Amino acid sequence: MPGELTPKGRATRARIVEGAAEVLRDRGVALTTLDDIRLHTGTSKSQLFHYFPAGKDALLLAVAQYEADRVLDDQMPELGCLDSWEAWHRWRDVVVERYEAQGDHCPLSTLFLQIGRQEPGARALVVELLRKWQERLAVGIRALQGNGLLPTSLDVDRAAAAMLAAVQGGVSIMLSTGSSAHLRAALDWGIVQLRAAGQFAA
Amino acid sequence: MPGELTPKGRATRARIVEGAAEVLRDRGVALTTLDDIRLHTGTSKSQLFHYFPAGKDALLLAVAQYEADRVLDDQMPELGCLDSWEAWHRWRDVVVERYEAQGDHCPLSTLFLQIGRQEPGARALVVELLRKWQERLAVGIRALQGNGLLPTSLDVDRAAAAMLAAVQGGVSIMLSTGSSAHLRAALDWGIVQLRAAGQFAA
DNA sequence: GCTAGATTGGACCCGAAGGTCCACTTCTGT
DNA sequence: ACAGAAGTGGACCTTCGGGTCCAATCTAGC
Repeated sequence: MPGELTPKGRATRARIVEGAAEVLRDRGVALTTLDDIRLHTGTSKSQLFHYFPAGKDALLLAVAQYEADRVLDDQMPELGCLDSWEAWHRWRDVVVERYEAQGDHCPLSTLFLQIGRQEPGARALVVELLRKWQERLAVGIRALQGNGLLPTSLDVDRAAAAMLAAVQGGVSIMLSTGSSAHLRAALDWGIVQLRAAGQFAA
Repeated sequence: MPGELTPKGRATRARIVEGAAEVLRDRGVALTTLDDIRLHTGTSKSQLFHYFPAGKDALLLAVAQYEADRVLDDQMPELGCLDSWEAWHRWRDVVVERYEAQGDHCPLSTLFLQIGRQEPGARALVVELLRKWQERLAVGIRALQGNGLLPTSLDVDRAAAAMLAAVQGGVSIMLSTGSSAHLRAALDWGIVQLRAAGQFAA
């Protein structure tokens, strides 16, 4: 239960979430049972329900939160300072690398399609993640404007939204086809076009 | 069984696939059982297995094929003739409208995340759909080039890939958040940038 | 060390859902 | 008309997996 956790309890709970995340990553939500998680985390059924009395969906939601937190962290040094074209290209490389390493398993997309509709918190979680992500991109674009690399007339939020959609689309296609070509193309195109917009208007 | 179907048998099979598609669209893959499909199509268990001896996954795959065929058909008059900027904007409107009407249920994405990994044919199916889609976009871009609206120096395949990723990303975000804002932004941005590229190079 | 509460182990329950079977009906060809 | 195959209905089986329960053990404060 929440609030009354001893250090030991907290450690066990964390072990469950992290272990469950691992299992879910390589087996997929649809094929993962509580027994798999139990085995992989070295716990028992009662512990799973002790820490997640609401059941499996609540556990999946906790894992989703855990994974969502990692998404931005994984891009973090680069995503945090997009104030030059070189920085944008570095960021692109990090994103491509991260998703290529992850292969065709996006823990979040599968998690959400499983619990998204039922658990009310799930949608809020992903909305928040996307909002933060887009905000970071917008900050980066404004930084470019500040450095005189882009005209101030540019619609920043629209551009950031488009860039976010490009990333998501690239990832989505990668999950379906196994190839990162579209992710690369979308990011390159997005950045190149942003640059062109700068040169065109300047 | 394949090959030896009477007209009646073919009709029943079609009824099953179409009915199953309807159920899957509004209930989601995860929550749809064979019994739901049986009820909604007015059939019996034995018929389901008579026409899909391999079981549920095979049926889902058939539904996926059925849905995949509809995706391009639904955009069809517009997607087929993208030879002017007006045509591109009309196409954008159709895409946005189609997905807004569909709401937050993408039959394909859920289907693939369910059966994608197990059924070998599923991935090939979506790859083929994406390939056709991108090819249509490339044809449209080449038509613009042919009409002198875009420079021939433009990398058509890359641009088409980026545009496809934009659509997919917009749809993907729409499924997660329920808002079509990103889909609109991504499409508008893509087209506007394409136009700008034309003006810039011209 | 003793008691209360947190933690853990694992046996058990039960409903749901995919899949099987067989009897019955309807169609097709000769 | 009749034989055989295609098509249909629905009862039944089996497995699997989420969830429950209770007894045993550990930890912390007094």
